Amino acid sequence: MKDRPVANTTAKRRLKLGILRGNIGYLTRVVRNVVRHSSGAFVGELGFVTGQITLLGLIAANEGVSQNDLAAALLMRKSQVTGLIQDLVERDYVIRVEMGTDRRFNALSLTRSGKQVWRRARERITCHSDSVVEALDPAERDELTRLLCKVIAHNLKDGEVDFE
Amino acid sequence: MKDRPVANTTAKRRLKLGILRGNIGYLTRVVRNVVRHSSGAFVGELGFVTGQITLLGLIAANEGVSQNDLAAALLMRKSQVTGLIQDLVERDYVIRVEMGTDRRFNALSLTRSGKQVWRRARERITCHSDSVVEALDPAERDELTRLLCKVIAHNLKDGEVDFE
DNA sequence: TATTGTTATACTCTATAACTATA
DNA sequence: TATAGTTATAGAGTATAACAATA
Repeated sequence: MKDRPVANTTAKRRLKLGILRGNIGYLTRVVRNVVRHSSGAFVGELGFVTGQITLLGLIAANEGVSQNDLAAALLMRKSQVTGLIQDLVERDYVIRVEMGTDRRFNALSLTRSGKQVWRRARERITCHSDSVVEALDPAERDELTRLLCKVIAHNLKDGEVDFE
Repeated sequence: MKDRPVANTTAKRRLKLGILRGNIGYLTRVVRNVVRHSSGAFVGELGFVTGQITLLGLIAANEGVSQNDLAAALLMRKSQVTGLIQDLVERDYVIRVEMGTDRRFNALSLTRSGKQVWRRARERITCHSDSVVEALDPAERDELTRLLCKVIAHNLKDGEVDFE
């Protein structure tokens, strides 16, 4: 039998959160699982892992960005970015252009196929995002975005990303 | 040299987020990395992985809870809970008591050591949570908690947890 | 037959560190 | 000597499925 996320029809206890209720570690853990859970299907359909879609979006918004800047913006390790980008390059969605000024950098940009696949992915993730926050009214959605960006900006601290 | 999360003093580009800015998948990914990043040290010190601390907290607030209920509340798989709890049992922080009414269930509770370690962990995670959201004023912190709980409650849907 | 929990396996994500090539 | 990116490896997180014991 399939091991679905437990519906738990028998016990149906209503768990108390106690001190965890206002805890950012707990809340982000659960909300992240909520997001992964509902996005798993379409992400796989597109042939990506979720990190790759994020990278496509950032490259689309910042043509010529370096891998290091992407890592800093996402709090990923540069080694992690290497692997994800490498796959995108092999599948002809991203190209690395050597920068004349400093040949250590790769300037990343989307290929024609990359732009196409990003358009499709963008529709999907926007639709998915809307569905996850559908319990919130427009003002609440904006406020959630604002608060999360504020928290992230404060913790990133180094100003690589225009979070504020 | 150590591969620290990139400070990136050279380029210091200010990345644009584009469509990702309001995207819940993107925001939760980054904020989750922010949290993991700042909690890694003290979680390891306590000798746990982060999931275990969450489980300790939920068991503390719900003595006699079943593994299935924990999995449902966290959107974890029951197989994942098995592994994490098993380790906590071996280290004498948690005990599984067979329930007379239905011997399939394990009723979980904290041992004396479990309660002690949870007290220490509780201080740490509360302090950590405060530091992560220190850019927010008290009203904003409450609002962030409220909005995240509302999103989670709506997506959990099955009412196992008292999120609302 | 259905459910709780276990076991096994694979894939994704993250962390660390040594390496290269450039500067 | 410092930085951008690569490679290798390990640990943590999650997904899937088959299984035993119990209901």
